[in-house]
Order: sequence, then C-alpha cells, then structure tokens
Amino acid sequence: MLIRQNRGGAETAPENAPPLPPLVCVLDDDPDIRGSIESLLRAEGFSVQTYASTSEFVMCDSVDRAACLLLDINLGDANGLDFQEELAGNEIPVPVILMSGYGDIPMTVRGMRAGALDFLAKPLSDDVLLAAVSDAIRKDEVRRAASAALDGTRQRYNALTNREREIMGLVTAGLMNKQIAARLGLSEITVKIHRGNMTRKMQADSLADLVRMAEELGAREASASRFNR
Amino acid sequence: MLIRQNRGGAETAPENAPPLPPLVCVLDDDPDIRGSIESLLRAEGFSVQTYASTSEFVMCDSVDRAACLLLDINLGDANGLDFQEELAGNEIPVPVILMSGYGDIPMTVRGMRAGALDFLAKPLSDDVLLAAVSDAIRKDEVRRAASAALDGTRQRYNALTNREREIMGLVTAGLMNKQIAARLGLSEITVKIHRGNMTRKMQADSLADLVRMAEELGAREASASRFNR
DNA sequence: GCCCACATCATCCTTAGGTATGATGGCGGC
DNA sequence: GCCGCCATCATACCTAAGGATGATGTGGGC
Repeated sequence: MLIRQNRGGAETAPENAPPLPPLVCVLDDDPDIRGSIESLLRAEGFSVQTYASTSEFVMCDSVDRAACLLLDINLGDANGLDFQEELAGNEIPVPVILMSGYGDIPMTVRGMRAGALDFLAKPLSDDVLLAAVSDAIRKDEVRRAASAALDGTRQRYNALTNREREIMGLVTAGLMNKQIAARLGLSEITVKIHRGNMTRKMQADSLADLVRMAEELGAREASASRFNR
Repeated sequence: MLIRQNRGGAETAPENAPPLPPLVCVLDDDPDIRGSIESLLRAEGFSVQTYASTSEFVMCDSVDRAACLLLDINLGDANGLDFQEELAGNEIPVPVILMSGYGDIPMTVRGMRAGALDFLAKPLSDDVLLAAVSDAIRKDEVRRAASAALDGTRQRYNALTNREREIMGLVTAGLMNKQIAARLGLSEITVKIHRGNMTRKMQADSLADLVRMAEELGAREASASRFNR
C-alpha cells in the first residue's frame, strides 16, 4: 500500500566507519591501579581512558562505539556509588563495573540495584577483570544495536510537524479520523492529509506498523537503558 | 465503533474475595531462625509459611496473593543460590530475598544478577528484614497487577479458534484482508468474518488496540517475570 | 439423528481510509 | 516582495473494512 520513498536520505552514520575498538573508561583515584588496568586492557585490544576523579570524567563524549565504565567506589573526595546513581539518573546508559577494596554486601546490593553489571573486590584478578569487561562490552554492543534500531524511527518522528505528531498520537490511540477532527476542531479531510503525510514520513507500511513505532517511541525509549541485561 | 458485548462472562476471580494478607515464605534450615522470623512477621500482619529444605518448598501453590520468599543460602544439603536460579528458570516469578551468615561479594553479585531483590547478612536486623519484606511484597503487588492485566487478554486469546488466532497474527502484522485471504487460500469475505469475530472476542476497540494486545501476548508474556523492579 | 460450533462463500450496503487536484492564508527567510 | 513550509478546507473518486442476511458443509457430542 504505502511505498517507502525518501529512503537513504541523511542517515547519521558516516557510511563505512572502520570498527573502532571497544572503549573502557577507568575511574579510580589510585594511579597505580589505573596504570595496571590500562596496560592490561590495552594488551587485550581495548581502547582505554583513565580518570582520577568524577570531575575529569566527561563520559568520553564519544558515544560512537561500545564502551563500559570501571568505577572505583572509594574515590577519596567522592563516592562511586553516588556517581553511578547520578549517571543512571541522567540516563547515561554505559554499563558499569564497580570495584572496591573495602566493599561489603550492602554496598554490593546497592550497586547491583542501580544497574551495575558486576562488583569486583580488590585486589583485582586479571582473569576476573577481563571476563567482566568483555561481558560488559558485549552487553553494550547489544544495547547499542537495539538503540540504533530505534534511532531511525526517532529521527523520522522528530522530523514530523507538531500537527503530525499530534495526529500520530491520536491515530495510534485508536481514534477514527472523524473523532480526531472533532477533538482538534478540524475538518476530517485535513486530518486525512496530515495523517497521510505523517504515515509517509514515518515510512510506516500499515497502521499496525505505526502503532508499534509509537509504542517503541513512547514506552521503551526512556526505560530501555536499564533493562538490557 | 466496536461495542463490547460479552462482558462479565466467566472471569476467574471469585467476585468479592476478602483481601488476603501477603504471604512470606521462609526457607531456612535453622529452626531458631525460622521461628524468630515467623513470629516477627506474624506480628506485622503477614502470613508466614516456613520450610526447612527445598524439597518441602512447593511454592505455596497459592498464587492468589502477593508473596515473597526469604531464602537462606546455606541450606546444608543444598545451595540457596542454585535454588533461586532454578526458580527463575522455571519462570516462578516470586520476589526473592536472600539471606546468609557467610555471604561475600561474589555470592551477592550472583544472587542479584539472578533477580534477587535484596541480600541480607545474618544476624538479621528486625528493621532491615521488615523493610526488605515490605518492599518485596510491594514489588509483587505491582507485578501481580501487571500480570492480571495480561490475564484477561490471554484468556480471550485462548478462547479464539485456530483460524481466528491465525488471522489475528496476520492482521496485526499489517496485512490487508485480501492479502490474508490470498495467503490462506480463502476468499476475502471469509477473512472479514473471522476478523470480525476475532476482534469482537478480543474486545478490541480498534486495530491499534489489537496490535498492542498482540505485542503484549507475543513480546512480553515470557519476559515479564524478570523485568519487574 | 439432531444440534451446535466451526469454517466456508456470496450479495448487498454503509462507513472509513487514502489520494489527487485545487485553493486560501500565515509566517519566516533571503 | 517572493518563495517555501505549514496548515486549513473542498470536491471527487477509489479502495478497504465492517456488518447483515443467507447458504453449504464438516465434525463432535448427546
């Protein structure tokens, strides 16, 4: 029925990006720890960025590849658990691996509840650390893939006019054109026109398609970052 | 458009069930612990059932009210973490609170990963225990409410004939009646009839409604048990 | 044997959805 | 001031969906 037209327009991905190595961010106030972790991970082919304090950590703004954060809990002037919760609150979906030399069960519970993938006791075992990092990177790759699938839909949604977004909401709520027209104080024909333009812009092949897009945009979107294990 | 008709048929709930007190199952091999937890929780108004071993625990088959499981890790002949993972594997969605006198960080990580809500170190503090249990019961109430919302839909879906289920799948995939007819080797009119019966039986007010029901039945359904925190 | 649920198809009619063409008006940028 | 985007509405036409009525056939249960 509805043929897709404006395909392959301005997608964001720069065509044939070479596969960047996964990035591991290390936030620990002990220079020795930072150094040893960095050399270990670099030897395994990871990119590594290290930070001594939370203020240094500007989240590698590069969200262009799979990444994870190795986060120490005892940061001297700051608490890693607080920082982790702050990240989660700001919807920063990077997988977190917590580390501590003085960890206990309540701290572990708190960290895991906040979404940490693992909690490693210091001194760190190379094998354990590598396994945890590999797992975290794998999780982030899955998360990024799912997020990328949403990206196209979200871009198309953002390209709609306000009226079109409004009508998309009412259409996917199950209202008929005439009900929408009455609700918005429009004539039915105007609704049809907006609806047609909206459906074409969203590249929806059917109403069912459109409903699923709306569900993804509305329902998931915000929560997706936490439920990806 | 579509008026709901066969409302209030054979719903499962026995009309005006008195609100049963939440049930706490306690699985611990120490009789003293079982006794003290039981008396504490009973004083707070909870129903309590205690078990000394995993074989005794038949999950209070009564899934007719909010519940949670207080699970000791050191069960003598069995391991609480293994048992918890077994429960999760069998899709038994009861919230679990782990307890241990010899817990460490790796055990905590494992338990939390498997979906435990909390991990309490023994000796237990009354306040901490009560807070954990209250929280778990609250979580289970939310889970049960969400699950109940699905129940009606699932019942109606199961009441469909095979043909109607088949057509529901194709309708919610976005196919037009004539496409469905071709796919199934039927005439379009027959598809319309099945579709009409199906939509009425599902009590769907619109196609959008139907698509969401199909999404819930297909996509959530199995996973809902684990993502309910 | 009869009844009922299920499935199948036909004809007829109404409503809803989708598109094309054309027209008007506001608003912002060059 | 003109052009483009957006929004609005009208007329007309076509397709899709939904419902009513009627009919045929099959299989299972009492």
